[in-house]
Amino acid sequence: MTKQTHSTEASINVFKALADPIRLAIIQYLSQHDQALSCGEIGQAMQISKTSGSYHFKILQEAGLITVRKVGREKFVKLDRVTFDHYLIHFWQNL
Amino acid sequence: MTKQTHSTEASINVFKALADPIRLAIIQYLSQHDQALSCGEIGQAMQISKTSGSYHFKILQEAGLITVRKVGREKFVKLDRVTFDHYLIHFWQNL
DNA sequence: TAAATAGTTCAAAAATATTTGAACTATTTA
DNA sequence: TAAATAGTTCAAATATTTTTGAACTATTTA
Repeated sequence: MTKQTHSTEASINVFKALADPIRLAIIQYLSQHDQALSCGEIGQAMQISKTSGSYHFKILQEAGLITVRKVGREKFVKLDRVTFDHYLIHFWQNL
Repeated sequence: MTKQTHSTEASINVFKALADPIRLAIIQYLSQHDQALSCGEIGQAMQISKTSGSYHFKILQEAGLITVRKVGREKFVKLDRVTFDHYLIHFWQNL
């Protein structure tokens, strides 16, 4: 396409991250539990393989929708509602 | 994935529709002009083929992001901000 | 009625995204 | 130290999305 502003590109990453049933279910799960959960626990709840989980968490993180903290050998992820709000609630202002 | 509610499925269609640079540019263009514009005019502005335009307008329409009115041989499209707001601004409430 | 215009449909090609399994790193536990 | 656990990486396979061009429908204009 024609050239995009930085924020348009970032918006697309956010929308792409949200445009998948597994990732939306992960977000839903995180929203309902409202605390940092391990990738393993979430992956089990979603019934996906570790590899697939790793792939999806990376996309969510790169979009800025989750934050990640490593504790020992586990990775805990948490919803980043600030990014969510910035790109979704105030989307019109970026147009 | 596990089963999705109706509204989750609709959300995914909205996010998928937004997860593409051409469609985001169309939305941007419509937002800036704030009136119904013909598919042809928009397609020219985006520098895409008629076929590609037809494909993208269909996805936007099926997601409910635009409304379409046929006048003679032309199709005029307009942003549907109600859908947009419903799925994006109130997204959290559907989680 | 013939030609032009706006848009659609179809199937094939190309591009992207997702899944899979095996091998890997890092950390913890026995 | 060995075994187990949590997660990553890679390349190949699969699935999905997007583009392309040709043929099509519907409508308008000459």
